[in-house]
Amino acid sequence: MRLIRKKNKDVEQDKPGRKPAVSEQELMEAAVRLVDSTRSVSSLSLREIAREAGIAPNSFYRHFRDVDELAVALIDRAGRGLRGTIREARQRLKSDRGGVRSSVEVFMEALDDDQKYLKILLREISIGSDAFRNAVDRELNYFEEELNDELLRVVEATGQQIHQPRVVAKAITRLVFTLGASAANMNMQQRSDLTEETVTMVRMIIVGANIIAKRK
Amino acid sequence: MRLIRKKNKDVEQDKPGRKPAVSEQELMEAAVRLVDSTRSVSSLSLREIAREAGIAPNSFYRHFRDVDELAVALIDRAGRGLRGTIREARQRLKSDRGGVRSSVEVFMEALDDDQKYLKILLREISIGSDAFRNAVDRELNYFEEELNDELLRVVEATGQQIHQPRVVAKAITRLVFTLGASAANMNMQQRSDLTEETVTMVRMIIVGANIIAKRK
DNA sequence: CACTTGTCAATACATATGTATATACAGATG
DNA sequence: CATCTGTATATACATATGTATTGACAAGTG
Repeated sequence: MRLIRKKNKDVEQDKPGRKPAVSEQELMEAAVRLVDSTRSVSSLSLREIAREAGIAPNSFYRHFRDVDELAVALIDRAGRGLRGTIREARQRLKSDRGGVRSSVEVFMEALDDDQKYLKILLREISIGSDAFRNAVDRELNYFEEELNDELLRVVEATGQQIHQPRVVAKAITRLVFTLGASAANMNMQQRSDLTEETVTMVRMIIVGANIIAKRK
Repeated sequence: MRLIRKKNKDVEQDKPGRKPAVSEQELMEAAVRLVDSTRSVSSLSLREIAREAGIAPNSFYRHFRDVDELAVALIDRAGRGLRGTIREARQRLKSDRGGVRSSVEVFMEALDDDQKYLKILLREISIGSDAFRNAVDRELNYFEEELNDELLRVVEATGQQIHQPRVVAKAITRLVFTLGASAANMNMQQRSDLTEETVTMVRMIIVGANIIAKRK
């Protein structure tokens, strides 16, 4: 009857009431397990997820209002993982040699860790509810911001000019994400080829932005 | 009982049997009508589409084996429209001034014609059945091929060098498609800003590929 | 004309889905 | 201890879905 949903932080576990049989985390993992190359998160039914998690259908409501809300939580989770990935990519970008390749590689590798979260994020960019798309957009913009900062830092440090760093950041972000998404279901050889191509693309953009800036 | 599905080409309409109440074309249009920013083609149910088209659920089988097959037909249709768009973009690319901008604009404009077909193609890249994804992939590759040819032609005609034209074509294709997809639900101002950005990106790639080729 | 063939609609069924309702249990609080 | 509260389950219902079966109808063919 009561429709209020509990946001049970693990901190405040000394409240009255029965302990949850599953955590939100476990529900999310159950959903991830059901997602494959054919099925998207938003296509999962509440009952399916509950079944996979081993709880009664109705118990789902104790954790999320509906499947979409779970999906958004998944994206947030993916975003957190992604930020770690970005941080590592930036580290490598700063180190002397092969910065671009190395940071693209970090991204591609991240497709396999993080319990598929990143993979899911990439696959669901274009679909799902509005809430879902917004969540994904937030993460994309975050990536873009970071990259933009990095570019500005390079500009300042090396005196190298870059034409419209914001646009450069956007181009690189979209490219890497798009190609990353298609890499999700590739074998190692294909993926390494794709990584190589991606590196070339990113270099072209950077070099191009550099030249265009100089011409002005 | 008989499960054979008729591929009724409009040519051979002098066969026995009752005339179809709806054509495959009309079924596809019904499906398109049901697709909006939230719902993907693959999420439509057979009954929904039949309802929208005004036929009995079972009559659907006279035209397509299942919804996926309809979806693939949609993509093929979108591909045909896209090829026209590409042709026009190439025309403009060849003309002297503002070739890049003009051809990006063609693409963006195409989002509104074609009865949403292109929009749908863009949105469903990452989801749907394997057959569906393959159909989309075919169209992407086609675009890439065309662009590659065009680049090679430019190389030959102007003596301008281009580093790895194949990769350049891929980068541009993916970028334009990705950004085009996000443009689908934008207002005019946003879209024109995005067009501008896309043009800049494409130029950066071309300039970059040019410079890199010269360096070697 | 009778006959064949492709298409349609109507009915029906097994299954799935989201969720309302009611009830049972566990643990903290008084 | 009794009470309260958050959580979980079971049952149930209205609705939706894919499709099997059946029979009607239309348009050609002999």
